[in-house]
Amino acid sequence: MSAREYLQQHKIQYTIEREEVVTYLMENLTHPTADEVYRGLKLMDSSVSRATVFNTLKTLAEHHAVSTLLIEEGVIRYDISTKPHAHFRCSRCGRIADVVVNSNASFCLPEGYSACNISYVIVGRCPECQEK
Amino acid sequence: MSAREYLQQHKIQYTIEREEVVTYLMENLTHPTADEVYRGLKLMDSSVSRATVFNTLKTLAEHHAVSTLLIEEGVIRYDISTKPHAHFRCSRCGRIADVVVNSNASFCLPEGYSACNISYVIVGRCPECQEK
DNA sequence: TTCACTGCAAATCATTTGCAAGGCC
DNA sequence: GGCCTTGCAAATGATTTGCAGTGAA
Repeated sequence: MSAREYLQQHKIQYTIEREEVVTYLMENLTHPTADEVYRGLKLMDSSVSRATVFNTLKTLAEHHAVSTLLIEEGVIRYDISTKPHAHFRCSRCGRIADVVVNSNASFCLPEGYSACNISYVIVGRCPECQEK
Repeated sequence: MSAREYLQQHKIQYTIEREEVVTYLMENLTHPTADEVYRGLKLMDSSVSRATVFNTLKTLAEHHAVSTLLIEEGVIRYDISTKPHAHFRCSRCGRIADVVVNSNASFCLPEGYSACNISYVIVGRCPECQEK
């Protein structure tokens, strides 16, 4: 699906900047921060401003067109992947990887609560950072 | 266990300020932010400074005496509870509740990865915020 | 044309840090 | 006494916002 169609599908008004941001996310499934998206676009000769990237990502998140990952202190990472999956963060190098969830854990939600989203964050060591 | 013993057990040097912070966390299992801890202590006539509360919580986390919850954008919440449990956040009022995990989900960790911590965050609606 | 969106710079907010003074071992 | 911790205030870094100009419908 094109970025343009993606915006349409999520009922978000089209602008060149939004298309650029969505395209970047689609081509870089690396859970980037807003600043990483900004710097990535700059390298590709985009003229978007940093504020617009931040605002655009916030808009996309509000429309559930991207999900926000709270996986690292101090920054918000964004993910345009639609399939539910868990995230792995290496405690040494900070690398973030996708992880397939085999089965859902069952939770004892107290009476009256309802869930709409469950996220899993696994912290550990990636292959390069294993203790010898 | 007293706050003093708790510090000792985690090999953290004792100071009055650290004792106050730990005591606060033990008596307020509400996943407070650093600022909430600071304001709570102020109400109890403590003389700790804001920076010390931030630094103390960071120290406690580094010694694994408290866990940091990345459950809300922009702030770090702290939890002194030792039992593994999931966290629920109401998407409307922001309330955070503990949730019992019945069974662990199984994950397909790619070859070579190792996990040391898994956290679950459930976002949804609490009883007071259910749609009618 | 109209109204939402962008760009810039300034503002904000949580958190961290430098440094001098104080307290624990 | 030596060293670690505190307190204050200033610094930092991510994110947001005000406002005027621009572009999409």
